Amino acid sequence: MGHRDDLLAAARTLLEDKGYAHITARDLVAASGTNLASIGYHFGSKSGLLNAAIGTVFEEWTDQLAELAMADPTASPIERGHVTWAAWLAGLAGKRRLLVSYIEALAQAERAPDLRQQLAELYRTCRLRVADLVAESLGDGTRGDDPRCRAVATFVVAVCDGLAVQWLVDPDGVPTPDELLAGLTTLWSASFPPDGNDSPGHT
Amino acid sequence: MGHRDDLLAAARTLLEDKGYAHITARDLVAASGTNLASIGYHFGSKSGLLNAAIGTVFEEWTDQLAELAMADPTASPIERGHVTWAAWLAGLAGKRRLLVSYIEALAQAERAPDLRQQLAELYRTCRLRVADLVAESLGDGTRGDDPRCRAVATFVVAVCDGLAVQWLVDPDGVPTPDELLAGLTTLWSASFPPDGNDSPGHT
DNA sequence: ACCGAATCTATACGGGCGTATAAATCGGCG
DNA sequence: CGCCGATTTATACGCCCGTATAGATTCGGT
Repeated sequence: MGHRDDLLAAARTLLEDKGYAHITARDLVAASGTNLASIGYHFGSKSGLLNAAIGTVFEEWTDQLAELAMADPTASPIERGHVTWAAWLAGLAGKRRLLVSYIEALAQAERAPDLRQQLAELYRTCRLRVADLVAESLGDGTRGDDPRCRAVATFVVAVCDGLAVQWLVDPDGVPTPDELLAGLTTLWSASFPPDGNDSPGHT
Repeated sequence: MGHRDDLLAAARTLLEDKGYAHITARDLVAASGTNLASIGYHFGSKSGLLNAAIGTVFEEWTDQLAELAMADPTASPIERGHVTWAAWLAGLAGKRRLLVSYIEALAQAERAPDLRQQLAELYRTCRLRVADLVAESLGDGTRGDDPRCRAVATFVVAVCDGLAVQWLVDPDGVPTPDELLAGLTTLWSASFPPDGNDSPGHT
């Protein structure tokens, strides 16, 4: 097709190196070699175009993450987390702009129900995939739709997001994945002493 | 004082119920009963004012979080995490707008070095406080400046941020804190089997 | 009472934005 | 060819924004 595809392609590019909030209609036109009015004609509005583009970009990103976590199915769950977080942090440096775009989109989503739903969908599928990986590496027949797997998946994704935020603001303040693992190991052996009395009281 | 304080107060209010990115200079003037030019006079620019206000708002927020985590010093570390995350999630509903403002600020920080540094500082002190709490609840003499405590603190904060993001986009998709704890418990016992052979290989 | 500095007021400026409109062009088909 | 709907072009419109300017006012120190 014509302008429609050109605009979508330009939007994808600009999202990766200019940032959601700072893309103007005229930027899109310049980058695509199309015309100002084509945006309205094909997508209704600028944000219509941007939201159409953003879904595909971030879907690919989460795809990459999921693939990373799939490596080495024999590893223990926490070891997988370790590997995943390490790969995640290592990959951030090359995706800085994209990450900022993502955060901007997150903020915009509050006022753009379509975008918000799209992001919600993105998280749901991402969590589902991670939950399956978790179930698999538990290796005790637990299914991916077990609430505990869902919870762990939420957790893993949350850590990725949270680490990314801290890395964005203060790269040097974020511990290495190895330090992270060491910290968690300490934490857990203090919480569940090997001389094993109990598990923390929760209902 | 006069307009200076009025503007700061208005900025704080607007941050909580309109969102960083959508506050205009004229909003601030209207909400403070001051004058358009007073912004430039006292703060140099609109963003100067906003950045001055944002520090105090979020500092208070992290203060609240730290206080929550301090309760019950006898609890195990993971139990403390559990309590902290529960309180965090419970508090989000009343802070939705503020959370959006925070995310917007995060995005803006990429282009505003002052703001970024301010946020970095915020995270550093927050992590420090959490690290001290972690050290304390380990109860084995470990100091708060131990890298493992720092790592755990980063981790805890990351989970808070990450959960908040997922909650913002898709509140129903986020597990309850209890589910979270159950998931982590399962995860860990699979990673470090009680019949204790070893710890995952890391350097 | 007076003066200079600090503060406040009113308004103007220039610019960039997203969108709408109307005319030109293209492309398939009778 | 001649028509018509789909697309593309060029441009105009109106809005709102952040900031600057210049004059009025207030206030502390003497």
